[in-house]
Amino acid sequence: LHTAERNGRVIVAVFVPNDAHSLGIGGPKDVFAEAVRHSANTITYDVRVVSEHPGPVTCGAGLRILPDRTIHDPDLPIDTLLVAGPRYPSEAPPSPEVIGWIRRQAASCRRYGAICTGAFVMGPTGLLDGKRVTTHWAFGAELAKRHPSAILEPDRILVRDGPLFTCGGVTAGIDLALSLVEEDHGSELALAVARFMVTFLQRSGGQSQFRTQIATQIAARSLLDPVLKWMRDHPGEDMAISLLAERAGMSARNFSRVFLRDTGMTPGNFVEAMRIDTARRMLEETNLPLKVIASASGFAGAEIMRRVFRRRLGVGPRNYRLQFRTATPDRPSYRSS
DNA sequence: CATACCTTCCGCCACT
DNA sequence: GGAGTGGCGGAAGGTA
Repeated sequence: LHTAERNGRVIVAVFVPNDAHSLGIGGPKDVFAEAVRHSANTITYDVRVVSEHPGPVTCGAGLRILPDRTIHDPDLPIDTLLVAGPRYPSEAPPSPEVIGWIRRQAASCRRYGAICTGAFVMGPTGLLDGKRVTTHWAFGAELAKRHPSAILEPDRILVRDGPLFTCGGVTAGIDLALSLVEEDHGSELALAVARFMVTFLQRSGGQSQFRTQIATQIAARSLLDPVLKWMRDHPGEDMAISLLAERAGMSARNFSRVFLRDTGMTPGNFVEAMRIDTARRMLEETNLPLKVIASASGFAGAEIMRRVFRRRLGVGPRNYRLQFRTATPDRPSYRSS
């Protein structure tokens, strides 16, 4: 019976905690719906929204959602389980019923994932232990503290480890859903959906872009302000700690310490994030060759840039450009595979 | 691909 | 004694 049902449709269950980010629910649901539409209904995704208690769930921003079912209804043959994120990770763990339900579904479904702060709902189930994970940048430290055995990869937009998906940022739920579509039906369909969603949502980039901006604002009244300004204006320059420290009139040791205190990021981390932001913008907005972009962004070469991109964003510069470019390509057609 | 650097991060301690 | 600063060295991770 279950296999028949499984063959007929692919069931995606989205668990919604209280105070959820509505975009973390609506985003993925839209992606699956668009995927079905773009395939001219040759594929199926049956998305069910599941909550703990019957009745509407009020999201963090006040939007109310009426779930399709609760965890107390008879189990469905779930193919993919997603756990949406609360606006802020709550102090209290989810109820034993929720933990048990997630564990049971994860044991029998093909793959499962947490959207953004959904990692905090999934954490107490033990499903993150020993796995590579990511979450919203502001809560990475908290997640690491609560679940020390999970291997946190901050700054990544999307991390997959076996059947487990996690992502950082609320809109990253869209990236997560796109990657699931890609896995099931290929990159062509996923790209078609992405292009449609991107233009519609005006989405741009991932986490680190916001991190350097926020870090810079936090540090606005710091001794470092002139140095940060100089760094912003000279992305291609050498930014060794010794040179930056000299520019700030401090010793290297003290510079590193003050930098971490005032921006919340280590100098190396900040420089790398800033270089990625610079390169990313150029990839989106220009058709310059990768070598030129790497040099203008401060990378030692195109190969170094590629490695950093893969490590921090999970995708190389070339593919990043294909997916997010806003500039018109030089040639009217390029290889689509 | 393995090896020998080099840089960064950070705890520790001394100095003002 | 507390706060800020600077030097040292080891561990980790990246580069040539």
